[in-house]
Amino acid sequence: MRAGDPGADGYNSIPAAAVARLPVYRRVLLELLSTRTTTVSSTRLATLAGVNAAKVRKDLSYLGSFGIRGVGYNVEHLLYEVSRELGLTHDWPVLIAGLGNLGSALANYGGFQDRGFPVRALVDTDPDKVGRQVAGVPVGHLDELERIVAESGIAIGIVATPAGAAQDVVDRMVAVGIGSILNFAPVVVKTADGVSVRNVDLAVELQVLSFYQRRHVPGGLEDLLEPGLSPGRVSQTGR
Amino acid sequence: MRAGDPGADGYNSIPAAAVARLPVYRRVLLELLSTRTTTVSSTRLATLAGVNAAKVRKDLSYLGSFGIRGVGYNVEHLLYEVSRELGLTHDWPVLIAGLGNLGSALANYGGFQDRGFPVRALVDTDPDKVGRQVAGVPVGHLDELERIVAESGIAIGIVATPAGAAQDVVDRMVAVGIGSILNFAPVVVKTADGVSVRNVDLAVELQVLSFYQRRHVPGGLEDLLEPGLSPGRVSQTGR
DNA sequence: CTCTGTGAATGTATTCACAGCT
DNA sequence: AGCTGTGAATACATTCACAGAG
Repeated sequence: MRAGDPGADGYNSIPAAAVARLPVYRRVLLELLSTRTTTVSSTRLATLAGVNAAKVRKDLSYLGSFGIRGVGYNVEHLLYEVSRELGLTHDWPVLIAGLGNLGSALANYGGFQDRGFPVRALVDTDPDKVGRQVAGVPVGHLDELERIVAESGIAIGIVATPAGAAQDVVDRMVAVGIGSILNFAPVVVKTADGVSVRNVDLAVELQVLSFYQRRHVPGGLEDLLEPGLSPGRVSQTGR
Repeated sequence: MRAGDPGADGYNSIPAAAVARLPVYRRVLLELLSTRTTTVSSTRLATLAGVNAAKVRKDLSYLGSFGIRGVGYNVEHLLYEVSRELGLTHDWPVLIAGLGNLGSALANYGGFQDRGFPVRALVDTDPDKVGRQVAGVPVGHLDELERIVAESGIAIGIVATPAGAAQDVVDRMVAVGIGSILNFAPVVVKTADGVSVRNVDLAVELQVLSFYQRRHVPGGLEDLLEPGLSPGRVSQTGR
C-alpha cells in the first residue's frame, strides 16, 4: 500500500479547516528540521503550532498514516507529505497587480520569495509606474497581462489595487487563466466557479481585535479603567 | 453611559464566526451610505458581502432586532449598531514593531489610518532606524515601549518583526498593557490569557491557494505530482 | 405580498477516549 | 510503558423554512 493512495481515487476531501492549518504545521516542521530534530510527537507539534494534540492527529490522518505508534512522526517524511498535499513540491510564481503602498511592499517583502512564491511579474495602469522596476522586477501594463502571465508561467495573482479597480483586475486575471487569487482590496470580488479567491483585509483583522479588546478585560465589562493602564483621552467621535 | 437596553441580554456571546463577518458588513454599509442608499435587505447585503441571506439575518440578530419586516434594514442605523458592537465608535491608535519591508509598508499603508486605526507609534531595535521617521511618525527604540505606549494611548500592537524576535516583542507589549496584537511574523506566539492575538501569515494564505489550485482544475486532475515520487526526500521549496 | 427573525434541521469541526501498534 | 489513529460524542456553524410584522 502506497502512502498516497487515498488520493488516487479522486475524492479525497480533506476539510477546509484542516487545510488551513497544514501550512502552520509545515512551518513548524521546517523549523524542527533546521534544528535537526528527527521525530516529533503530536503533542509537541501541537504546542509549537498553537493547537491541541487531537486536532493535529486528526488533521494529519486525512493525509494518511505516517506516524509510528509509541514514537511519533518522522519530521522529514511528514514535511514531505504535508508539502506534497499542499502542492508545494515546486515553486509557484506570482504576479502582483497594483503597486501602491501595499503592492510595492508585498513586492519587496522577502517572505513570499523565501517560501516558495517568487514574485515574477508586476502590473499597474499608472504610466509613471509602468516601465520602471520594483524589487528588481519590471512593471508591465495591466493590458499586457496575457503575455506577461504566459511568459512568466504565473499561476497565482495578488490583487493590491484600490477597491474600485479590484473587480476589473480580477476579471482580467481570470480571463487569462489565473485560477488562484489573493485579494487585498477591501471589497468582495466575484468570479466564475473553479477560481479560488482568498480575501485578506488587514483592517478587518484590526476590527475583529477591536471587538475582543473589550470582552477580555479581566475586571469589569465597562469601558475600562484599570490600574496601570491609561487608555488615553480618545474622545474622538463620529468618523 | 450608553443608551440602550441594559437588561436585555446579560450574556451577550456572539459567535466568533459572526464577529469575523461584521467588519465585512460594515464595509458594505459604509459603501451603501456613501451612495445615499437608505435601506438594504438581507438579500442585497448578502450579495455585496459575498455570503447568503440567512447568514446575514442570523448574524445581525445577535446584535438585536434592527430590521423592519417587509422593508429591510436602515443603512445608517445598522451601520451604527455594527460599529458599536465592534467597538469602532472611536479610533484605536496602533503601534507597529519592526520596520523592515513589511513593517514600513504597513506604516505607509493608508488603509489603517483611513479605517479607524491611526498608526501613532513605531519601534525597532536597529540603531539605523531609531530616531528617523517613517510615514511621518518617529521611530522609537523597543526599550522605550512603555513610555511610547502610554504617551500615544496605544491599545493595539502590530508585530512585523522577523520570526525570531516576535515572541520577545509580544512579551514586552503584553507587559506594558497592550491587550490586542496583530502578528505578521511567521511564528505562533504565546501570551497570557486575556490578550487577543490574531496571526496573519501572508505566505500561509498563498499555500492554501496552492492546495486548491489543483483540485479546481476543470479538465483533468491528473496533472502534476506523480506516484513515481519517492517519499522520504523533501524537495526544497522553502527557505 | 415582502422581508425579518428565529426555532429546527442539517452540516462541519473539535474534542474525547481508547483500541491497537511499537 | 508511549503514542498514533479513529470511531463516538460533543460543540459550533450554516441553512432551511415559516410564523408573523409591516
